[in-house]
Amino acid sequence: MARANAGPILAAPDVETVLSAVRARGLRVTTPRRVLIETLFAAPGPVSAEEIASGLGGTRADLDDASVYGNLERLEALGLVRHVHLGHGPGKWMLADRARREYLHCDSCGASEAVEPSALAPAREAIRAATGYEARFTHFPIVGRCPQCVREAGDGPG
Amino acid sequence: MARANAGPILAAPDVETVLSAVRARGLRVTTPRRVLIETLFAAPGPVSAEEIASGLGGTRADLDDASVYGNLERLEALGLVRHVHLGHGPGKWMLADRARREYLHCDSCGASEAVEPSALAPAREAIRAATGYEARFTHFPIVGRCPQCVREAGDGPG
DNA sequence: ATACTTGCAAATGATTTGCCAGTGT
DNA sequence: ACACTGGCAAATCATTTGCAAGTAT
Repeated sequence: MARANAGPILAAPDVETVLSAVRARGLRVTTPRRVLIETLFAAPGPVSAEEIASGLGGTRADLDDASVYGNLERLEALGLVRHVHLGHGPGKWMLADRARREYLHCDSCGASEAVEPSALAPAREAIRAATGYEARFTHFPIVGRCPQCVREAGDGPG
Repeated sequence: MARANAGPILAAPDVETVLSAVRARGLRVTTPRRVLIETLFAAPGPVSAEEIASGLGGTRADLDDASVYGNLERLEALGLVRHVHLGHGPGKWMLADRARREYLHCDSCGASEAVEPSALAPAREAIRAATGYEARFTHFPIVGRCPQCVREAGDGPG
């Protein structure tokens, strides 16, 4: 659970900044590491390790699966990347965001979206009042039906 | 009970009632099926398919893994059992409950608990107001820190 | 009798581990 | 140089699929 030796989560403006942080925190700057980070910058949203390893569908350099998993884990330990579990299926990775946005996932159409933590403050408070739990939707999202599916399905089966 | 020939979710008072529903819905009553249901009644809470197949740690008859998975799936389709994904790790199965209780999971100590849906109505409403999502915590729980871990950890890193 | 089921083996998808040659610092 | 890394193979975990033999109805 412990975060690494350096500062908290870093907002990453560009690839070189992230690589500086990598070096500053004692990891080496290698080609696969650089490619991985470039791929995350190029990704349209959270992507699976497999998608990263296969270069986002061939548009960028391939990497070894095991190396990708290992690097994602190490970079996550340093607070440079993070991942979220959107419903079933593999974890989705992204560069760490300063605000650690929270996720919602529609189990009807599969869509997901991110919101600023402040938007869910009232919900978190309601959960705390009802159960004492301090909810966090950064790693495991709120799952349910998105507005569009609610509209389309009306009152479908629970 | 009052003729459960096809209604939606059935609250299961005992093994024989569930087996009657199994037969009423066109499935055969076989020994493995009976054992599976007895095991779910004997379980202390939601249990994994693997735990069911190995007889809750050897205290009851073993079953084949693949048969357990297949039967859980079929029984779930009939509304007789259901499962929840508590954090990482395998899905946890249980007999269907009339109220379809919702789950909370502590990613700090691993504990989980179930609450009546009504308890989370205000939270669901806050989520709807903020995002338009219709949240449901029956299949994917609210994840965060339980009251005890909040108390012990104070205000640790998010 | 016949369709539904079981049990065993093998396949899958996601992720981890072991190991040795390669390389950043 | 030397420890940190990458890549490849093999292992693991959770779950699914294929199929021949067994059984509920």
